[in-house]
Amino acid sequence: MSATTSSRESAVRALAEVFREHGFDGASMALLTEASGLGKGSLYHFFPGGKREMAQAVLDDVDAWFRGNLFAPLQEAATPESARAAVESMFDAVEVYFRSGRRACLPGSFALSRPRDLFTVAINDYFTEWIDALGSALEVAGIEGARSEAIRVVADIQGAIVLAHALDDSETFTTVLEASRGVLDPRPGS
Amino acid sequence: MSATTSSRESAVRALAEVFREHGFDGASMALLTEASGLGKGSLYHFFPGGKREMAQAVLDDVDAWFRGNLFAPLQEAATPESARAAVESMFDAVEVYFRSGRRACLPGSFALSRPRDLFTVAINDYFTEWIDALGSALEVAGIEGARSEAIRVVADIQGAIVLAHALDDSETFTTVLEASRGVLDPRPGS
DNA sequence: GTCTATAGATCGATAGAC
DNA sequence: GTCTATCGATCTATAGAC
Repeated sequence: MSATTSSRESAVRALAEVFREHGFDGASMALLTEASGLGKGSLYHFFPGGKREMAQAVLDDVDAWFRGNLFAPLQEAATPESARAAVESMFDAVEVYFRSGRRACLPGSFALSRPRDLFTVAINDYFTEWIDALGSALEVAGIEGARSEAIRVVADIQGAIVLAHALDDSETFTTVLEASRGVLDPRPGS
Repeated sequence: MSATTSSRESAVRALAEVFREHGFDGASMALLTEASGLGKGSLYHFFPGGKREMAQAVLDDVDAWFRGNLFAPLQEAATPESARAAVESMFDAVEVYFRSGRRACLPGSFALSRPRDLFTVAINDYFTEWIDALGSALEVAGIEGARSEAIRVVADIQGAIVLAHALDDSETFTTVLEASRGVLDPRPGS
């Protein structure tokens, strides 16, 4: 790993927080240089495409992290027991990653307003992969209507983040996720 | 209703769509004048506080609409049967209002990024009222853990909007809401 | 009440020295 | 690679004619 790569990568993590906090339009170059500790010259050296390339790099980084830490374990589960364990681990990881709802989901945040049009593929891929991986695990775990349940769980998480921000209360986030974990419970009614 | 009031009110509805589509930071005065059909002079006449007052007026308008059309019926339901009917009606109204997820929720969208700090009270009130009203109806309907269930349903709706935008697919929205309607089903397992 | 013109600040992006 | 200086465009907001 060269010094260049390292510097770019550490910049990506700093830029991510700015985009998360302020959204794409609200993330000004002034904020981005401040957070990254780099001058404009350096930022444009790493991201010749400017702000848009920065956001794309951040989205790619987020997607790679989720793929490696959440989606892969869900996909690889081959037995009902390991699948259930993978789903439980996913909920735990989500609670930590999103800091009980106080941290926004970048693809989710971008999806809601116009920057969506600039990052359609990355946003779509992120959620498609998540739903596919979770649906696969729920299927292996023997849950009925696995795909629909997976969609609802991902929606729960996104909605819980919105509520936690709106109410400035992480307890709400945990409440929703607790209910969502019930997807693994047996359903005597069915 | 004076001509002034009418003009301001019709402006609010036009401005709302711009804020919904572009977010607070992305909603430039150029877009706002274009959408409202009013010059800057007129807009600043109606909203001396500028963009911020416009967004506040839009949020208040949204809140008033939800209060009258969704929250009030939920609160007023006094029997289990009418409470169930009110909840069903709420889901129907949500499907229409958010256009199966293709229309963003303004308080939800604002909640995610920094404009939240400018509209804390309006955003908080909107979701608090929704959760309280729905929780009350579910309570009357005899649902166990009514408040937690209400929180989850509101999160479902917000998450479904995020997913519908991200996947550019309103079917996903409907799938989530279908599952969410299950809150009214009896739970033999409990 | 509505408009045009414009102020003053900030925007994203570039140039070029080191 | 990193910086400063700066460009032209766009931003929010105001002034003032009508």
